[in-house]
Amino acid sequence: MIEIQRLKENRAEVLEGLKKRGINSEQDVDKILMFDQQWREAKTKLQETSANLNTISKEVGKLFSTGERDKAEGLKLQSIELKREEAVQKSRVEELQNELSSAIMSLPNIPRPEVPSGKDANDNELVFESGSSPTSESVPKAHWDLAKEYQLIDFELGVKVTGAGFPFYRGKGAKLQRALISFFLEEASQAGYEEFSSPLMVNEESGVGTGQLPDKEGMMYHVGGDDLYLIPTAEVPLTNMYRNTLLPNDDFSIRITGHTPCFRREAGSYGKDVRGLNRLHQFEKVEIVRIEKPENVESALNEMIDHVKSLLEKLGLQYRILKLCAGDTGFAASITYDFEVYSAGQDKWLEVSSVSRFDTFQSNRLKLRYKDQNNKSKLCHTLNGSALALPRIVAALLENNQTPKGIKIPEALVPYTGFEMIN
RNA sequence: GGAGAAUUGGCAGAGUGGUCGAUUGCGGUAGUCUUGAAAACUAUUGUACCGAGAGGUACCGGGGGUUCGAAUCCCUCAUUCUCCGCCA
Repeated sequence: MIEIQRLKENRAEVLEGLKKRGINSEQDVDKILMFDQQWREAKTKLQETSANLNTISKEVGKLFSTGERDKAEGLKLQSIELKREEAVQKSRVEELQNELSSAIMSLPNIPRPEVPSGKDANDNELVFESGSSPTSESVPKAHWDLAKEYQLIDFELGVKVTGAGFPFYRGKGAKLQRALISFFLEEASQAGYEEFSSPLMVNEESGVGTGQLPDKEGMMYHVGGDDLYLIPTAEVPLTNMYRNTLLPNDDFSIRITGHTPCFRREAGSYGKDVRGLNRLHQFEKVEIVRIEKPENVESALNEMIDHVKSLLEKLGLQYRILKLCAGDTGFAASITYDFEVYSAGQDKWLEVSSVSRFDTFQSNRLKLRYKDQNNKSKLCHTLNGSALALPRIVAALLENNQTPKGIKIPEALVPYTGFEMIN
């Protein structure tokens, strides 16, 4: 949620920023400013009425205790009238408040100045590339064929038991999953992130806090009977631990990590994008989250990017980093870097991580603040990134490391798998 | 799942219809004393919002209600504890 103060003071800059996303919000912004103005006026008026009412009520109490019943009864009538007035004003204030907050909630975050403008994935900017594609005499196979050949993943079984996008991993496939999770968590711990194991369902407030709700495109699974949501990413529980929190000083740098399954409805996906492991309804991911004061955000973001880089390098994967253009940047983010690995069997780049900063967009919704040097409360900044999401890493490992003798496990992973080859 | 009890400021814990945003203790902060520290003493110490300011409004687990007036009465939901039942 954009800070209202920012809208008021820098209307032009905000509009300019949102324009980069390809949306013209002039009318929305002006509506918000108008609602805000009206809300303030209504609120001030209401408070005056309440103050009057409080004064009279106290007076009535005093009169009763001194036995002046007649006077008290008179005042009582007066206050009944005022109370009616107060009720009207109160509902007006609430109405305006709702209008205001739903209008402001519907605005996405403002892209940072360094974010390129553009509409979709075609306008993303390549900022880094590393490694080279594996050379092989034969045509590399796609991971869904390899998974079948080595009995690592059973997609049909998943369809039978649950539905498309819910595969079973078996044997060395399952062990590889477990190894990757341990490897990623261990690396995150080494980098100073505290490990958490979190709930996999969250309540509505948490969904709103990190920006998944009000629901955009049916991203989350909703458990109707208990009104809970299955998490689409560990970002939601990990960040919401700090909802409604006031950190006592400005001496903090909060780093947390956690592994969770992630559940995504992925409504509207189709075709070759969803083949094999490319897009699943349930997948495993290790997430890193940081909560920082504004001065430290820049360096925190760089550290996170370096962390993800090091993971990919240790796994020996060819990868590239894209700075997303404004139009392709998520609703809540102010800048996002996507990491993609090259997958030889499909001759395709697969997104395996997104590292984003949110500035105060999430913390404003979360009411996550800290006390600065002058003892003033200020909004924290939040960041998060995948480190990493498993399925496409598995896809790339299978496709890139295939040999006539089997699939070679990267050296860094062997201590976690306990085997060097899948064959 | 059933029965009972509870939920008050950073913590402990008073307060059962009016002057209570809330007694008190601990803790925190500042000061006095001290070479310094401790102790003692004194003062101060919640959050958010509206207002140019003076000041005001809201908040005693959440929501709703009764009343001129609610921490206090009623309804409802949540959570915690105790007992019973069931169970990985």
